[in-house]
Amino acid sequence: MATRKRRAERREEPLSRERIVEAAIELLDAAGEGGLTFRALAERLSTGPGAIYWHVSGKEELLTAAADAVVAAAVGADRVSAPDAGDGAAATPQEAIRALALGVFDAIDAHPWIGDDLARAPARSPMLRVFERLGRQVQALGVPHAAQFTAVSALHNYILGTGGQNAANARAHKAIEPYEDRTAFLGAAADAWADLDPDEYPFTRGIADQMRGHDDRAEFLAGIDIIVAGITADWTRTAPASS
Amino acid sequence: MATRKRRAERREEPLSRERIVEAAIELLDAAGEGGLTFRALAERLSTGPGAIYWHVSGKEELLTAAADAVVAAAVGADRVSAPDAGDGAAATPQEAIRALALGVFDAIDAHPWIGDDLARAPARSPMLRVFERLGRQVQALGVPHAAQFTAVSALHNYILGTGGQNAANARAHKAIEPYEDRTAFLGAAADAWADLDPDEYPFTRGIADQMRGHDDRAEFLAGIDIIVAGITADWTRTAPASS
DNA sequence: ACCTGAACACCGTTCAAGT
DNA sequence: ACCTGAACACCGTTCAAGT
Repeated sequence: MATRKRRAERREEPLSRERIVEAAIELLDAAGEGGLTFRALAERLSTGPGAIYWHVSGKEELLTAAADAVVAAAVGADRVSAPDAGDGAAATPQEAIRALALGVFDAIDAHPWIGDDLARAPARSPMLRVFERLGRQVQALGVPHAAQFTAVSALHNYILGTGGQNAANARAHKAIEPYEDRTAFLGAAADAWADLDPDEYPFTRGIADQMRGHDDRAEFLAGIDIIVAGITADWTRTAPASS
Repeated sequence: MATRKRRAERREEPLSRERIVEAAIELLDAAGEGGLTFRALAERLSTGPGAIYWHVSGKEELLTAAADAVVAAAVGADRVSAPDAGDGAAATPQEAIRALALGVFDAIDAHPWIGDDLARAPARSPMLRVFERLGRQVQALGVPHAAQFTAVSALHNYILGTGGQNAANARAHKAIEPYEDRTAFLGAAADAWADLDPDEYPFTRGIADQMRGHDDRAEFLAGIDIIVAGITADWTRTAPASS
């Protein structure tokens, strides 16, 4: 009874993988990548660091599980029976691809720490569900089977690359000035570009002003549109030369 | 004299930022990201860990400098006076873009640890030189000024995303079986995909066999071609909606 | 079966002290 | 000006011991 009571004072539910991942996400959101510590996690769960290892193999698995949970929530269930994401049926594959890409973009915006984590081995990555859903839409686009892998990979890698870049921006943003807003940050980056050596960076200097006012969400979508246009432009060319 | 001699026995040249970065690259190449340690670096340079801080502000700067050196060597000088990379003048902007992208791809292949590092703040990233050179070729392609930033960003982010993915693959590859070759690794990944739940991952399962035999270099280039095709397909659409 | 928390083997970084 | 290396404040992970 005494032990039961002491335990009840310290934590209502028993430890579980789910509760650990949930707490990890909270820590990550609050303090960034450096904030996830087995000691901090143990304290938040009112236990010792060793207890966590009973439910999770180590830090890497924990990070993957956390990223997976966030991506799954952002992108929706993977069941074939629900072909489109929850928010309104997308009329065309193009629109579905845009909605999907935007889901990942916004998830990274809300949880910048996923950005770096997403670049993991694709075979068991949290991004596998995104890959799958992109694939279905590329199929719906009418891309022949032989060109599907290339097409989906192009979209997938572009989304991953932009995500990593945005995560890096968010990190730099917070490090420099926490209360600055996004456009101000982009303005500062544009200033840095405008100051580059004209001999070495003429192009980058020249488009510095163009970056200044841009909405990076719209920019990201424009990139998606470019790739979709490239995919639909010519089926035969999209197959790699080796086949 | 005695101290001079002792020093000469231990190290020929004095410490310098250059020598430190060089040693860091060796460490990174030999043992991966975990291999770069201030203690290991100090031992290799026959000094104490504190000495390194006189030339370099910390680990992050060291990693960026190392990545920058490798990318610079892979992509060549940035001078406008040498518009194309060293290896034979590229006839068309398309070919120049392919050569540039392949340079980054091969650099990551040779030094997988750059892959993760490349996803840093773009403003002072090692990838800025790649961005610049892509920009010049996009200009040469005849893309109107308003659409250039979007076009270059699409290429840049795709290259970054694929690079991160390849770095993750290389890491997993080495972790599982060091002497396996690349196609065998892809085969194992394909097997894993083929075993996925058909209800949740019908598309990914279906193209598992297609991934099996593919050359990832050719696949990467095919993705570049898709994006270039999308860029040249229609100038007006590639500008983001906000402008 | 599950939890505890001290202990181990590391890290990056700092800093008084040397030359 | 530049180097040294002990010391500080952490890490992730393990493991005997508890319940």
